[in-house]
Amino acid sequence: MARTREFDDNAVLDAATDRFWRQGYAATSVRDLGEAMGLVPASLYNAFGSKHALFALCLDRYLDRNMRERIERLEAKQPPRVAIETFLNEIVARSLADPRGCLLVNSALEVAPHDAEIGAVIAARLAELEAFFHRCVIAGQRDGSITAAPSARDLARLLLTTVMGLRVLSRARPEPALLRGAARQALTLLDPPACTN
Amino acid sequence: MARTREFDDNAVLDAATDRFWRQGYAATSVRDLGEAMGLVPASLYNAFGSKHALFALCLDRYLDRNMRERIERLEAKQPPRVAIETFLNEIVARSLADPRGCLLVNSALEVAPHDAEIGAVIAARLAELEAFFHRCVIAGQRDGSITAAPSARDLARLLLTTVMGLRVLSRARPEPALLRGAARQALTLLDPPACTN
DNA sequence: CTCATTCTAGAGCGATCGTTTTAGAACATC
DNA sequence: GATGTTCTAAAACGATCGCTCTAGAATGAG
Repeated sequence: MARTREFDDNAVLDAATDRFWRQGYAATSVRDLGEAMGLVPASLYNAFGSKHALFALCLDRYLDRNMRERIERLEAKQPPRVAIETFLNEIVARSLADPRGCLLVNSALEVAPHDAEIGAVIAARLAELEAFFHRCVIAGQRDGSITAAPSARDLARLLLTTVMGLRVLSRARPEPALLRGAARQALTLLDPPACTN
Repeated sequence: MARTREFDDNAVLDAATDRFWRQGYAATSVRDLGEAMGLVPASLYNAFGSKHALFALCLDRYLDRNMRERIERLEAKQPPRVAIETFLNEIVARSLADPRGCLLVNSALEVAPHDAEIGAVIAARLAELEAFFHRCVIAGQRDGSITAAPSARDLARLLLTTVMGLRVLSRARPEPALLRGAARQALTLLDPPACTN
């Protein structure tokens, strides 16, 4: 019926995501995106509608491939306490290795407060992450690997907070001792009480 | 020797800080700043040199009047454990009441990664906050109000991380139960062990 | 092949960016 | 009160912003 598209959607969306990730939403221009994607602005608009729509698409793809993938992988194959430990350790390792930080956290501060649509997506994904921690804590309390004393809800809330905090700290102070120390201390929260006195 | 300035430095810097705080560095234009400050762009440049220099000035002022003031006030008049509790509770209350969030955290993600000069300022201030927590933990361990079991360094690192995390979460999910729950759980970290079994 | 449709390329839209220039008003010094 | 410096006001600098338009090339359906 017409001419076929010359580019691969997956490849160009990866390129666009990298730009938003690296530079933020506002600081990434359409020409910048087009150059990285190998597209002229007109093709970009023809294919994705607007800069805003393209960003929403990139953010969704990013979250599916990073956060959601990690949750499903860990929850399927690890006991609950280990799943939490591995999650935090992976966040620390990622934060130290990748100077772009986390697109979700970056966007929570830059975009969410001024964009209700993106803000709702981000809030929902953060709630998903909190729910993952909550399920792990409940299961860990049941199998005895996690202390039963504190509220599972609050424990999950603090774990979520810790992940956010690690992501922020790593942008200004990407120091292994700092991030690893904080994560280590967060994990001791989970320890069942051992009567030492 | 010459004509005297018509505006009050404190007032215009307050206005500029509010704009940067509310909208971020990149999203705040010089015309925007000038309008808020009651200055024409030429006066702004004459007085402060550049948008970047103005931002650096605003950030410094902000940190002195918020973070540093809070640390000094709490450390002078509160026992160490109470100082930490009050600090976290004030952060939660502020986060819930002020939709602008924290200029330090906002800038740590938006500006620090792409601006070595501002990045160094932010890293130094975060280290100051960590040091405050560390001093409180040491003193609290000495007076018995804080558990002696974990490393004081790691405890301080996690408290710093928690503050950062609360500030991020509040921008996308300004829910009292979420922030208060996370802060409450962070504070239980400090409890000396009570043998319950 | 013809034709309608959708693609790409690149110039160009008005608006706004950070910054500077130009012109003139206000003040401290001599 | 003249002088010289520093202020304010407003226009304007080139560059870039998100986005669209105009051409023309490429394709599938009939």
